Amino acid sequence: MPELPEVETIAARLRLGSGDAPPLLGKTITRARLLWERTLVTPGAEEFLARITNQRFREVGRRGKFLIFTLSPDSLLLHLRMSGDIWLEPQTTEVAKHHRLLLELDDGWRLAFNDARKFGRLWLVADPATVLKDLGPEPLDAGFRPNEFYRRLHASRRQLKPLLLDQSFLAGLGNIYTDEALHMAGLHPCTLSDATSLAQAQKLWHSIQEVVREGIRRNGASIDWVYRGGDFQNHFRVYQRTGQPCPVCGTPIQRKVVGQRGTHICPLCQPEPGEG
DNA sequence: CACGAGACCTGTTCGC
DNA sequence: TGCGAACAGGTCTCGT
Repeated sequence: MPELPEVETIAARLRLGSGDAPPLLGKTITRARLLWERTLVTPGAEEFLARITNQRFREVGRRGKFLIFTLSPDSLLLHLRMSGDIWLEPQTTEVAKHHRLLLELDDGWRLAFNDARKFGRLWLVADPATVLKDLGPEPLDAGFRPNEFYRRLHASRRQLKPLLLDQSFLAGLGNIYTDEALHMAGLHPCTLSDATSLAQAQKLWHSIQEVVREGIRRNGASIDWVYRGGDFQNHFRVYQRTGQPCPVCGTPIQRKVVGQRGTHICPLCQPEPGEG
């Protein structure tokens, strides 16, 4: 489920509260329950449970696809991977099948991490930078500029799609937003990064900005049974639209595999590189 | 350095 | 209806 816009939406809802749930900020953890140990990267389970108890939520943030809970004095980092989600629920709620971590709070609510596929990962650390140090720039950061993007595209020779998915190149894009951005830019996912012109790189930069902003504005995308609350899935241009018409030219969207990921393109708007 | 295969997991959907 | 294959918003490690 979660790429940058989904994680941003989750962070905002936890921070501010949503529906019946109150804001998370200011609550203190009275008890932690780890239901699937492998979710935890560091420290060990015993130390984790002891150390997180009595810490207070001071901020909820995001970096790339990581959720960052600033506690006192530690930080809890969470990566939702493929099927993770996290929300507040009353402590009286029955523990759902795929809950992996419960953080009981001092006001009767609990923070519940739910993750069917068990790919999600947790870190409790003194310094978030130890986990986040290899991440590339934030797409919406004011310091992320088109010319620098062009320079870095040309610093390696890789297919655009796998490069955009590489979190050390750019933080936050996943399969949906990469396919959407490449389509908007009119670039084939197999185009070699150092073969892009300055104009193409600038167009791709703008497309990334636009797609990510639209995703956030629509509270992310809700697909399948995993994530609910977003609307962006109703506005996909190519993602999971195999056989349906391209919104630009009407040509049926094709699905292929690029870098071992399902990839959706318009064969007319995104011509194969090389022959052109 | 760049790429592909396999691993980690469970659930849903599709084809026969 | 049943059953296996394919597929899923991600990332890591290993071999070439």
